[in-house]
Amino acid sequence: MQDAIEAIAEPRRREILRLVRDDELPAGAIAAHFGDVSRPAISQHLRVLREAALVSERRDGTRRLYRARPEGLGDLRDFLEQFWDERLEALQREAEREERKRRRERGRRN
Amino acid sequence: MQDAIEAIAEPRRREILRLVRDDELPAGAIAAHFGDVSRPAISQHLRVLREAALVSERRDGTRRLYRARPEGLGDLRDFLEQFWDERLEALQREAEREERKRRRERGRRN
DNA sequence: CACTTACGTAAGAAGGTGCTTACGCTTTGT
DNA sequence: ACAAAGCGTAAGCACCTTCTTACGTAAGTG
Repeated sequence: MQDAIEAIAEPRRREILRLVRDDELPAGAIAAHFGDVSRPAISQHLRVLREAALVSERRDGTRRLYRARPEGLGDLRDFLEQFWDERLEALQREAEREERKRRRERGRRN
Repeated sequence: MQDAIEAIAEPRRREILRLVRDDELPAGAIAAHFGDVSRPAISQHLRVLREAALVSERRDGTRRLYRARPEGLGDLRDFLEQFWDERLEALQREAEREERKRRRERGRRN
């Protein structure tokens, strides 16, 4: 999971993921979408994404076709889901504790 | 969202988030959980988490109490959710295209 | 008012990241 | 066989992170 998080922490890599989410694209086409950065730079980003298992690579002649592999984000997604849910449950338990406390105090007054 | 991703990209900060997910803890208690790192280092991590709105800070005398704020992860969670879902839909559309293609070819043979 | 507690902040060192330019490799046309 | 297309890789540079040590600060304590 560490690799996946570090991979998507970089904005350009998230943008690449969006590009190859619905379409399989060759490295050159991906690089062409970034006007402010060189092709080798994109090549390096693609390597990071590939090593994090966030994209698949397929060779077709001299070209290399990339495509998003969302399963690679599964662990991170689960981590967030769990964190989110369990924290809300904790808030819920707290609210109930508070509620009982209020009831007790009211009872003492009566 | 960028701040949130960068914040949780660091393993120690994810660990801190787990520590203060269910309990409100003072900075010192958090630092004490990390035997291999100094207290100021944890203080710096707490600042990153606070600026990313992933923890809340409350002062109590000389102490500062921290607690996870899961709402700060909402955008990232949504991003992953959307990415995941739309990619699966794309796979679904592709499978259907393939299915129609197979049907056409079978029809031509008959 | 000193002293202690519980912190944050500053400065600097060490290592990592992302970029560019230059080069190498593999496949495909001629 | 030779050239071109389409990439990845290497080296070096600028910048950013994370850590440590040293110091500063606000709130309780005698």
